[in-house]
Amino acid sequence: MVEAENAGRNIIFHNMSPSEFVDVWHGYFDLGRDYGAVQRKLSENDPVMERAIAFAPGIRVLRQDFYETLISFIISQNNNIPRIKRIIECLAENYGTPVAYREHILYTFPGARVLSSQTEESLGCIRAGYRSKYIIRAAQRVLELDIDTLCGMDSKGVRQELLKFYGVGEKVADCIGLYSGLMSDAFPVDRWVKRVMATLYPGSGTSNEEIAAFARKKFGSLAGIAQQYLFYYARENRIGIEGSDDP
DNA sequence: GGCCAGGCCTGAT
DNA sequence: ATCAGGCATGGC
Repeated sequence: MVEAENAGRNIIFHNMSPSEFVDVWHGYFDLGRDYGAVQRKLSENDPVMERAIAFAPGIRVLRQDFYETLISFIISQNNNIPRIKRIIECLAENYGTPVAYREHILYTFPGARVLSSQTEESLGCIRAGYRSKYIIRAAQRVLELDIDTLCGMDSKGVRQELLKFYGVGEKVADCIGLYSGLMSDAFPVDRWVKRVMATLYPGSGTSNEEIAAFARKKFGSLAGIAQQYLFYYARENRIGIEGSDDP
């Protein structure tokens, strides 16, 4: 159990051994990447990106656990963020392992084994609706799948593999691949990204696939990070919504 | 109370 | 290949 403290321009990690920092959290927080260089590259001849980056320059793309990301983004589909959080918390409280930390009891993300043996009825308590069947089947497939084979694939191969999961489509596949650190050039297109692209990059296309292709061509292997800046910028400023404007 | 949410599956063209 | 319609649940 570790703790991260926001200390102005620094983050202080508590309760973390040097070896754990190197082995786990350095990768998780993507600390090996020069985000200054990334931002300069993305801003080159692009006032839109320049503005989006200036709005939230501290954004990073984490490299999270594949399986946890898989389940979490299955839950995210056609859902709102507060409820997504609640469902994941509920999942952990019901099927995870309790861990005492200071005066609190926290719960780990439940393993694939316990989720794979649930039924739609038994998972009813988490109120995930029709996504429950996707969760169960995804957990079952994870047990059979050798995740290491994904690491050796290019992003096109990873995407193809992710799309085989029942309940995982283009958008969720891109999110899983991007946030688990397997597909840095993924550009997940959701409602917000679609709106911000239509508004600020007219000509990027109409279908989600066109927009993603436009972004991969424009941003290359930095497309995933670009998407994060754009997504956050769009959502916080309601870009593309009636009655809102580019700040 | 109705519209919408970090979409996907199915069945029909 | 593309497209409508349905889908569980609850935020606002």
